[in-house]
Amino acid sequence: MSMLDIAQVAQRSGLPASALRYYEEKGLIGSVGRRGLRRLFPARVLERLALIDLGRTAGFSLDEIASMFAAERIDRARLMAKADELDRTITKLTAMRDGLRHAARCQALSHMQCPKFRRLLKLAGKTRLRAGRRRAVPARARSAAGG
Amino acid sequence: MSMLDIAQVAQRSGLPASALRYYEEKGLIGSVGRRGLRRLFPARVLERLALIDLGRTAGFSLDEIASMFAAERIDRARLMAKADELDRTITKLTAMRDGLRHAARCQALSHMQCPKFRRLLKLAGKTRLRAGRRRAVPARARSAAGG
DNA sequence: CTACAAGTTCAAGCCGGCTTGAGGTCAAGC
DNA sequence: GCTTGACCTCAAGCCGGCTTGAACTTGTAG
Repeated sequence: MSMLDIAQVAQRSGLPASALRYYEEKGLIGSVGRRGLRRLFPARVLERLALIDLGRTAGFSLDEIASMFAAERIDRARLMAKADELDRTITKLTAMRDGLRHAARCQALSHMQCPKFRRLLKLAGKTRLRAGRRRAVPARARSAAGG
Repeated sequence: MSMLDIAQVAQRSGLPASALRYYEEKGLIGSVGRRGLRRLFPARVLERLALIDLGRTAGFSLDEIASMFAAERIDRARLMAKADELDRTITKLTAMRDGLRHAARCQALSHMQCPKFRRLLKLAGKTRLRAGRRRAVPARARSAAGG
């Protein structure tokens, strides 16, 4: 089994060494011992990294990925849920893309005068694509607003 | 022209007052004067906020949006570029979604043994969906890697 | 044996987009 | 006129995912 030092892993994976150390610290990858101080990674780590990259691309956080690895078996329900989430994202992005293309071509003096653009605005308003840190309205304002 | 105080804008837009102040500070929205200390927003600010939300959903940063507002006219080339970017994103996410669904159903003991899954891995490896802060390999490592 | 590049640790910093907290002001209702 | 609480400002903090810097150790080439 060939062992790789961190520079080799960095080169082959395209990730900087700092990221690899960070991943190790998080428990996402493991080195199989050291030569002196230096980490030695098994060749398989590259597969792991690809898997991590896949998870990230699909929208999982590093912590989520770590917990899936820890579980050893893949949580199928979670994958399905993420797939559904991607589905919704795709739907919205598609509408956005079409809307953008339209806006770029539309001759209406103000985009506000264009019905298509207004529809797009409404769509955007309904979506919550961007990570869920929005609390809509802070608690006290909301009670004042009456729901 | 009806004037709205910040709580009303917050309520109608779904954004917390803190975010509205932040947007104002960034030059994204403007209040039309004050009553005492308190900001007064024109009703049109809601339209602006919808526009901002649209831009964010499409993937523009607040600064980008601000500069588009500052330009007063919409930069059609930029919209097109963003649409193209969305297109690529959509393509990848679609593949991801399909891959996830497959993985969730696939019976291969290890996903690594499933050809579809391996293709998905490769796809993920090629994508750069996640914001571009990756520098692949730090400069000195890259020169060692010889390009 | 020595020099040195490449590794190491740990703490702190950065980015974007807000949120939170402390401490202050002021319009409106009693 | 006094209270109250919604607003204000400013500075600092938070999140995730790393990056960066300082100070240190070590394998390896010469």
